[in-house]
Amino acid sequence: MQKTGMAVTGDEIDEETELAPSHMTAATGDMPTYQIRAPPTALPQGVVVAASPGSLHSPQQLAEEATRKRELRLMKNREAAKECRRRKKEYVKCLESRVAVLEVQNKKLIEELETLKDICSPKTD
DNA sequence: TGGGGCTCCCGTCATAAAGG
DNA sequence: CCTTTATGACGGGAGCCCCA
Repeated sequence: MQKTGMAVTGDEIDEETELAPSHMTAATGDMPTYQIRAPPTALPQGVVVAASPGSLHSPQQLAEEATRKRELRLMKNREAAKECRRRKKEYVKCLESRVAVLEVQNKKLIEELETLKDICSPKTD
């Protein structure tokens, strides 16, 4: 298992392409969401689709069906959690690089301001 | 070198929100 | 109203680093 420190890259960011958690509602203003409704996906490998519930009778069969449903739900949620974390990581990375870009931009503006101040300030002699 | 702290990743549960 | 999906919260395992 690899562990790498978060490196802020100087990658360029597409303005307004960031995604924000849909949970964080209006408070964040125009932050777009990073939640993307997944299209109906095919069942991951290993999932056995049982016969229709209509054909079940005995308590044992019902219990098996319940167990199967639970396992299916857990598996789907497991995948959903992975995907969710992946998106969130990407989102955070995106924010971090944006911060880096804005910091550089800010520094440049401050320098420019200082230059202009120098130029415009009345000569005190 | 053993142990504690830190960080990362994972699985599960609870729940809000969306959709039918 | 019920089901499904996304996500926050929580707890646990594992790797890495540092220190006594």
